[in-house]
Amino acid sequence: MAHLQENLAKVLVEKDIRPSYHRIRIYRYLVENRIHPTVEKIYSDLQKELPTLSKATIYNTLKLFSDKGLAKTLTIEEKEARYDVLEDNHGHFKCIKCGEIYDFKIDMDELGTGDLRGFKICQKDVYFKGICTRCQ
Amino acid sequence: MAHLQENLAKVLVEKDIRPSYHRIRIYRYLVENRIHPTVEKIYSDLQKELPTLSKATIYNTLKLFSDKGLAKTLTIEEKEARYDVLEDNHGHFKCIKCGEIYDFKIDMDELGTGDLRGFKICQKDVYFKGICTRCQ
DNA sequence: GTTCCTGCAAAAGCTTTGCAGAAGA
DNA sequence: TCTTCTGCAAAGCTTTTGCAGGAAC
Repeated sequence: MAHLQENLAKVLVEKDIRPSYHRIRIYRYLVENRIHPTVEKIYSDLQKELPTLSKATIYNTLKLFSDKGLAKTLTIEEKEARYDVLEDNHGHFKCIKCGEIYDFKIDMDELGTGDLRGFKICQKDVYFKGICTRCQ
Repeated sequence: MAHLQENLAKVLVEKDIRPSYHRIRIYRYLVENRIHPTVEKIYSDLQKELPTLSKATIYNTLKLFSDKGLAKTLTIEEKEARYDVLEDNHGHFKCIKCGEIYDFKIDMDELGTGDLRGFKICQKDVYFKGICTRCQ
């Protein structure tokens, strides 16, 4: 376990983020829970082990991760932001019945850039909405 | 002009939306201003001609349009919702410098649905972020 | 000692809702 | 008359910010 934390700390340092304990734990939570959690979810789950953790810290930390390119803010959900650790390109599918968000493989490079000549593209997101197999 | 309003009213009726004057005007605004406006923008622009218009009405109307499939809520922007009249598939590119949102052509059907077998897909969105030609 | 991190509380901003009056059928 | 629409104000939520104490370097 100590090992794990050290490895996570290394990743943070590589991204120019000082590896405080809370930051490591929040990052670890994202890595171990690939569920595109909301701030609320992260807060309620982590608070069991870190009773003093505050939401403001989570917001600040996620913003930091996002700025440093360690995590990504999903905007598929209109109300609350959701977070994702950065990884191989994949799309997000949101079930409009159960609200669950699924990852799916997609080759972003395959996406034609159409008439965007001269535009510098830094980030590509693909969001699908519909009904998942379980809800049909 | 009266003609235009009548045609717009017809579209509303087709979508099962009672064509009140304010609704027609808001719809007309969306059709004539393909700029993915925020509620704030719609409000400040329309208020010049409709001094009594309230933001609550705009919110309610856009929600109604969205439910009835007449308009779409874009979630590329984290802070405020933006709106778009429904149209041929196109992607949205947001410039991270100037904040402008551009449409670009993209063939959504070309998008592989990867490992989403059994999922019913109702809506596809493609969001790119980067720097537009003007800002480079 | 200086900088950075954290928690708390307050503030800010977007969106929704309740209600009463007005408009429309 | 009855239903629907609208404006106002208040409430609800998510997110940000100011500040002070504490930790890390």
